[in-house]
Amino acid sequence: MPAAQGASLRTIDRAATVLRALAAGPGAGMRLADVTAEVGLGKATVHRLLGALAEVGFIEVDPHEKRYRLGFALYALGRTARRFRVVDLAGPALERLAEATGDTVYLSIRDGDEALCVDRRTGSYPIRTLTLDVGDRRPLGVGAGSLALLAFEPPAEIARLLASGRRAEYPQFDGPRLRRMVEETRAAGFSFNDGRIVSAMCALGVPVIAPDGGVVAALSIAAIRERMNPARRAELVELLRAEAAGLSRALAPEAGPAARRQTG
Amino acid sequence: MPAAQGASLRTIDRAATVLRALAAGPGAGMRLADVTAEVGLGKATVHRLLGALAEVGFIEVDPHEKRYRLGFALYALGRTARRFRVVDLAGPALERLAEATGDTVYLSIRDGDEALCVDRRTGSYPIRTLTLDVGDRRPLGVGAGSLALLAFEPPAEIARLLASGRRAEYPQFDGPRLRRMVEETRAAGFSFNDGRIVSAMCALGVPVIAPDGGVVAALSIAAIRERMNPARRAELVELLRAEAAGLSRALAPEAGPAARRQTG
DNA sequence: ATCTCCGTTCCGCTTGATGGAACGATTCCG
DNA sequence: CGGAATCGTTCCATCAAGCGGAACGGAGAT
Repeated sequence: MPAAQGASLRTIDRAATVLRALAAGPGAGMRLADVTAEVGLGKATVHRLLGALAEVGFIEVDPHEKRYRLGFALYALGRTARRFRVVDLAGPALERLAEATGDTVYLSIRDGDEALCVDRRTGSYPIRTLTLDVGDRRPLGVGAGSLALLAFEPPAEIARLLASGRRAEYPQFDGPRLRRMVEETRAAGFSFNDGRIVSAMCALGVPVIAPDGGVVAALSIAAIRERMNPARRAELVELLRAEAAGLSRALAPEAGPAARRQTG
Repeated sequence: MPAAQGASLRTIDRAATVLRALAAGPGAGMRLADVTAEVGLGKATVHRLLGALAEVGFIEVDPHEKRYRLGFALYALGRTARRFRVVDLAGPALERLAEATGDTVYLSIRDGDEALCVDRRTGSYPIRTLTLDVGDRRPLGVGAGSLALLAFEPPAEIARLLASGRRAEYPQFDGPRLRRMVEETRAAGFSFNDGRIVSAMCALGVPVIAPDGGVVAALSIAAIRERMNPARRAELVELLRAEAAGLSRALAPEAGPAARRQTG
């Protein structure tokens, strides 16, 4: 047995599998038999899981048609993770960038000491560069988006991250080299990754700065080297910058729902 | 032991409790000890739960500071429940209504054979009418928002719902009476609940109609009877209608993120 | 009207989850 | 700077919680 590789609590692992299956299924919901087939567990087990998940509101049951869908409690929980709010705001910007450039654009945010890819759009150019999937992580500094997230942090934070970063899997990003890349990025105002992760593939990244000066996200764009000559690079940087600026503005009314700050 | 009243799978019940605790806690995350204190379980148990939840991406661990926060997988899961998208769109409208009227405004959607309250804002008037909490359910037809959701369904659907509806807890909404209320609502274009659930409390509701003609949500507003004389009622209905129309328009670009429909 | 498939319930078995305790790691404070 | 208190992590024997095969009842299909 090759060590079944799941969460250390089997019930949670299975529950997550069921939820993912429901998320991937049609919006109208899935029948018990559909879910059972999808997750490969006994129907009694799946029935019990669905029942328990419904009791906590993570899924909802249509009692008329026997259909299960993701529930409001799950939606409400996810919404409270405010730091991901930029994902909702950035959707149209990614759309426009992919449309305008034909290449692949990414949205990343910082999560702990890593960069997390939270959204992606592909343009129409037939050679696609899909280095990152949504949900993938990289150490801060590794990759254009990740480097943009790192480089515009306060200097003290950068120093700490360069010292403590775990980049063992990426020997091409040793301390001194990464430090130089950070400085180049700060000077230029954007990051540039010249085939250092996947050769023949280049990427550019710009930070999205919150009204308070903090870095909340990075927009980046990847393409094969032929599509990254200096002239086009300049164009792409301009496009990225414009959208990043628009996002900064959209983030300004941080009051958002439910938070009402009086002059206190 | 008085039958602890939780989900039929204890692990799922506990996991949900942990997630809710994290959602209620500060955005910066919680330490293990905080979570332990909050949920009232042994720290070994909580540690194991947090670890398993992190393995499926529902929470994230800051390895530097030992802090746990809700994770991207949870956010992404919640987002796939598209039918709740109206909640995000409607936030500003609720805000404006609460501000303009001083009363309490609700957003409800239909979920199965029930109405589900998905958002609420309170105005500045000192007597607050908090009949519904976010997440509460009512049978379709019971309450102003719920009645607005029911009344603008297709006639066949209304007939089925009136026949099959479980309203045993609300004897004041028997079949014939509810049918008459539905007809009044259709004729007027808005629903009016005159203290039928909580006496001395009135409420008005209007539907939010999607571009395809379907009812996606209801906006409603509740106040004590003194604030619901006919003149003010007319004003409130106008305000509700205007916001509902705005929402309908905002729903139109249903393309949204990730869905790109070419001319086929 | 008969057949088939689906959802639900039951129950004995066993495995997976439990939590007290002990151990390191940190932080706090004097 | 050193000692104490707190916190996070690991271990393991115990036991009950979850498992799933099987049987049942109902809804749809032919």
